Amino acid sequence: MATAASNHYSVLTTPSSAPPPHSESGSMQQATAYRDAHTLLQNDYTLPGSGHPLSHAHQWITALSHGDGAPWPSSPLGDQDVKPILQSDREELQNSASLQQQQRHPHLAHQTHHDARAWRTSTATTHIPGMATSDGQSLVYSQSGFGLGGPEQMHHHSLRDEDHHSHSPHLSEHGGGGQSSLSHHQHGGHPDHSDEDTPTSDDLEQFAKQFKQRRIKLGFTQADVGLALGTLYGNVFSQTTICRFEALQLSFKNMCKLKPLLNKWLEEADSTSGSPTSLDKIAAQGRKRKKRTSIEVGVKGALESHFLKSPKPGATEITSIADSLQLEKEVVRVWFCNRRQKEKRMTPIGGQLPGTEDMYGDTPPHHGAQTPVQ
DNA sequence: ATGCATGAGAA
DNA sequence: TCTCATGCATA
Repeated sequence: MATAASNHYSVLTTPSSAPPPHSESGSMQQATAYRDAHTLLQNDYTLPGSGHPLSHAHQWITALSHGDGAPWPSSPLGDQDVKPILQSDREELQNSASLQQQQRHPHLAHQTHHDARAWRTSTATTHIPGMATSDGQSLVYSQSGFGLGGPEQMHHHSLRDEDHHSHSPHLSEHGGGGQSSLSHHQHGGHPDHSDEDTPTSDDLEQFAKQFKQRRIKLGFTQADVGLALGTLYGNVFSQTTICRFEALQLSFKNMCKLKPLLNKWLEEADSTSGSPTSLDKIAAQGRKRKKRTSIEVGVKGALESHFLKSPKPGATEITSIADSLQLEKEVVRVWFCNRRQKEKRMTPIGGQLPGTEDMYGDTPPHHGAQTPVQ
């Protein structure tokens, strides 16, 4: 039944004042600083076009009792997705994605130890205890500069890399490492860049902190910022992303990519703190997402155990794990993927080390004004 | 603030 | 398939 391409992306309208999909817990962001109606261009909804993602043979629909509002329409088979806002298919790549990737190895076969590298050079502050193998990510990105400078070339997602290499903890040139080296340019003793070139982990950390402060002072929520970025520069971001940025929970590359954008927003917000800028929210409606499956704590523990043994279980192993835990294979697979990603993010796992903050003298000993929102 | 999820692109 | 960027939904 229903061959592919039967149904289509459902509604995606509601341009007018769209009420919040669901009221928050009554204590969340809602700093309606300024929200101006903006004509949302549907052109942004660039469909993947060629081929529908019906390829994947997993169909969540069916046995799921989604009676609680059913996020995803009852699509018996069709499983297309509407991209809420694409980075840009026709965007003039103004200031999006520009990070070039670093040198990557053709292959690596290691699994003995997961690559838990702290991308924050062990300059000072925290450094993962227990992880002596901090292979500080190479801070050398042959990027040409963000946006504006790049006439053409790179599309939009050029940041892809896999830093699995093991570098010496010291970003100093470790001669004769075997791998092609990398750095041998900046880093002369002053690890501080304002907002250009490749920032250093230290920079990012500081920026993130400052950003958050300013943002709060200006009375914006993380969501607001994400939206503003979209209207101002074409790239919308969710509250999640902004949050993760502030918390430094993104990969180094990702951080580098977002920094310029957020920096610009800061300037904008700062100067035009009163002028109504167009803001709009492109609701991601019609997004049929599988309901988030809650994994019980016990099961989580089991998964963790498996993870410690083998961070990258094969399909077969995943199946057996899923079977033993009575979880869907996909769920298990995704769990491992997410787990690995977390390892890659900075803050170890359980969170940052306490006390490692405000040691730049930048942050006041104690927050005078607690976060008004979020 | 985070957990689980989606999808594009690279291997 | 995995990684990586990103986000909806949720605690």
